[in-house]
Amino acid sequence: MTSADVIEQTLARRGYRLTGPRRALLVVMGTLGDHFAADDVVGAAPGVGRATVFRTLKLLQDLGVVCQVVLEDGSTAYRLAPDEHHHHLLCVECGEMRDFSSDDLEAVLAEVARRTGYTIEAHRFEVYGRCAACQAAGA
Amino acid sequence: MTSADVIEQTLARRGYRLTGPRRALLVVMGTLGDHFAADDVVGAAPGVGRATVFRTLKLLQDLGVVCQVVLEDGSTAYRLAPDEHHHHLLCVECGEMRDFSSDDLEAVLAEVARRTGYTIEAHRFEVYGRCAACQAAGA
DNA sequence: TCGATATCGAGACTCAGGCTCATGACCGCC
DNA sequence: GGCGGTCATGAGCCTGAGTCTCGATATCGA
Ligand SMILES: [Mn+2]
Ligand SMILES: [Mn+2]
Ligand SMILES: [Zn+2]
Ligand SMILES: [Zn+2]
Repeated sequence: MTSADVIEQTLARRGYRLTGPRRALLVVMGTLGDHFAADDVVGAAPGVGRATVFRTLKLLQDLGVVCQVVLEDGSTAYRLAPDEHHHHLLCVECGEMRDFSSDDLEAVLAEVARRTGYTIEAHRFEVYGRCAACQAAGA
Repeated sequence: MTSADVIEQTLARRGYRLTGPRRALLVVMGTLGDHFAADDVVGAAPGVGRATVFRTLKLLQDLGVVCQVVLEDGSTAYRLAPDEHHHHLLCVECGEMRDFSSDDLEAVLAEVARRTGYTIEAHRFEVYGRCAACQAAGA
């Protein structure tokens, strides 16, 4: 059972229909590299309407299949998500994006909650830098 | 010497002119609460052009006077910045925004760098939750 | 197979923000 | 205190991401 099959079962389980456009978009997103803009998907899926691309991206976010990343310049990218909670590390030079997780970060959140009395419901943590390969190339 | 005076000196020192619109916007931003949208500033500064508001917000960001915050829904807010490095904690119910800093968070960044070989140049960390007052009110 | 309804697509629309360029305001210099 | 070279301004136009509308179509349980 492929990853696409799992996703299709998730749709069905939640009462969503398994449509041609949705299948097509899942395939297309697999071909677009480690992250992509909404309009990259539009361009790579001729025959699927723009509105449907945006609707589907939002739906897949809710299902945890896709995640949204704010790039350094403030623009938005999308990315196929791993199952676990994670954050994003991006190379500002070559654009590579990778996921990471950190127990220490979750501890920071707990500490902020303790100090402020807030109940924490969500957070956003993106890290921008230069990957090892780009550092070597630029040296 | 007021905070506005300090800012005006910073402008001068960097070779920027001290213009009427810039003074007016600094005053206006002091009246807008703990964060505001660009168009809140536009609305509160009649006589100052829209383009000038956006230009000035960007300039003040570069000078470290104003910082930009991504809200939970993805929209952008601005806020007068304290001098030190900090992050943002927002109540999703009443909208309160406060700053915090965390040595542990900076340690997380160092650890990510060590693990991945990246040189880290910037990061974005926003925390969304419910403040103590809103929790009490909603209980 | 059939009907209820979820979904689609074309195209208009919104909203933040940037660009252009002619006009006006600063400010260092004399 | 004036001058002039720039820096800054603002009206209006433009862009690009994302949303909305609504008539047409596809999905899927009964
Ligand atoms: Mn992700
Ligand atoms: Mn801030
Ligand atoms: Zn790189
Ligand atoms: Zn609150």
